[in-house]
Amino acid sequence: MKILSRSEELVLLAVWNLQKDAYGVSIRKYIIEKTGVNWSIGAIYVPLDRLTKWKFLTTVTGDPTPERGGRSKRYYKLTPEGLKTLNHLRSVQESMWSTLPDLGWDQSS
Amino acid sequence: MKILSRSEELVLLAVWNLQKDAYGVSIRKYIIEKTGVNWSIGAIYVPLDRLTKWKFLTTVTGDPTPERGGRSKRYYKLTPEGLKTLNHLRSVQESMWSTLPDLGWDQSS
DNA sequence: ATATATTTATTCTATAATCAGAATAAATAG
DNA sequence: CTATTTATTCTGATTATAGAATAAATATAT
Repeated sequence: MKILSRSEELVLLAVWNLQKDAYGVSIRKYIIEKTGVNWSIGAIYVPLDRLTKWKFLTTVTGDPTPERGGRSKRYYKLTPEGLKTLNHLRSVQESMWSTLPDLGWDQSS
Repeated sequence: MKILSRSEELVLLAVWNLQKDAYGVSIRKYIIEKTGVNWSIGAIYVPLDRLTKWKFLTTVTGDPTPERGGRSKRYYKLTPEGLKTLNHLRSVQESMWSTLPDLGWDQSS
């Protein structure tokens, strides 16, 4: 079974967590906030396309909204396959991470 | 702070878990076993070099061993920086994974 | 003994995949 | 009708991957 790349993992988790509001811009914003790292536009849309091609995501085009710049958005939703693949990744990660000593706090600077 | 790529994450975790026996071939074997996926030689050695360049790993060359093909190996060890970066990744992952429903078992086929 | 084969290990390189950000599109506001 | 805002698509440059080539050791055959 496929081991997701980092960007694929982050995109699927963002789609899951954003629920009904998951589209390109909101997904990117969510990932930047959660990771504290700037991800380029391409780093989000390219994996979105790939995950859709693989049937880990489905997509529907929303209606335009009556606000400045409110062009229609492409919304994404996880498929059962996508959820299954995420859970598989989790089980692999858990088996590899279990022996790492927890430093107890995040020492990022 | 850097978010590790998948191959970088797997390599660092393998080095941690293999302890004194962490060198190219054993690292690759460990990752293939744990993930159930074939990783090419390049997919291991390239991130090893990069992680060493970034000072997340240190390396020493061992002595040849008296067995067929027993040429000397390059052993790797995690630095405090490497461990810190791994723990940072863990904290980011935990905050994103916490809301995912656990399917309860790994359904990989 | 020494040349050839075999095994383990790493380095190298062409191809494939990913990323960064410019370009384009589609909406409303002025 | 021009400017501004939000959103997505596109493309050159960078990075990562697959696996061939090379290196360094011991084993084996003549």
